[in-house]
Amino acid sequence: MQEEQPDPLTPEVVDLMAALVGVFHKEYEEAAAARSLTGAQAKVLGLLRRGPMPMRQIAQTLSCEPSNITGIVDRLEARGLVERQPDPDDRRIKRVAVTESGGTATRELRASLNFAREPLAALSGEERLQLRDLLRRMLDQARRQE
Amino acid sequence: MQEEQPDPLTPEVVDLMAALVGVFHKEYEEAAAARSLTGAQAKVLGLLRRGPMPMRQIAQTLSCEPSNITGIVDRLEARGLVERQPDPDDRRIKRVAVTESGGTATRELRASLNFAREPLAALSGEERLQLRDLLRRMLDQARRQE
DNA sequence: ACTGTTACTTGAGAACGTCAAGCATTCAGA
DNA sequence: TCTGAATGCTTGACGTTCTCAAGTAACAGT
Repeated sequence: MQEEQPDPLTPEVVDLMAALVGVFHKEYEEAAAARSLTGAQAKVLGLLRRGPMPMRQIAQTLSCEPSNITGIVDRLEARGLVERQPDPDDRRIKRVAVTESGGTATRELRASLNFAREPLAALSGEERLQLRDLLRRMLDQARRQE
Repeated sequence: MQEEQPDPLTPEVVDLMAALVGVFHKEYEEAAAARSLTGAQAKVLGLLRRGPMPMRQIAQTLSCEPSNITGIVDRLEARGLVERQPDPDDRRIKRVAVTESGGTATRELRASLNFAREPLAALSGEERLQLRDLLRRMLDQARRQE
């Protein structure tokens, strides 16, 4: 499908990315656990930051089965962090919206992700700009690939 | 613990990292599933690439309970991808080692991670070098933080 | 030998994830 | 308009991952 890449740099960068992904993932999980949330619950909560969202769309965004989302939203709803709203235009659809307390939980969780601060603190403003551009281009490429 | 950061770039970079982590994670999971492995199983298998490893150390590396590893290794062993070897110096310890077929599975899985190729393809050699250095410094910082 | 620590396993219980089946609603074509 | 297909969500069954508490075996120091 693609040609050989004799570039010795690529595997090295991939390993670095993998390591960084590991760090990021672990921090995320810990920040969620500190609020008695699981990673999956935190992920859903984070998705609703910009506004309510149908279950179907949540499942699509997280690439999982809709039936999976049912359970996660059940548990979030049981804790009053989220609520299911009817869609005015289509009664099949249930829009999931964060409640007041769900909103503050989300913001706190987001603020507590010190992944932001620590590793990035090692870079200057100029370098952060470089990094942002490189990551953007990689992400664009990844998305173009499907 | 640290000062405020009015830098608007940091949250942006964090979001990009989060997105990239998502892509990476999804690819990893799919590559594993293509070989009827779960993500956790693939992770353990990957750890054994450099040689046998005691259960305890696997648990430590993955930051989880040892009892969790028992089950994962059970399933890998049932499929003949891994085996438990006695430690000659300490009979409490069981060293987990990949079998022949486990080794090829690991290598295939690693080779199939096209995360390596696609997103990085968008960058020139020069830029890859930049990216490597930036990631290295971030990772150093993250590790220093524990 | 006694004590305590370490390495692993077992069992209970929760969450996550898939799949198949089912219900209600909407949509499209005859 | 009526009928049949498609859509959105839920339910139930099942397997995996995870944690915690308890238990067994082996080591290490006194």
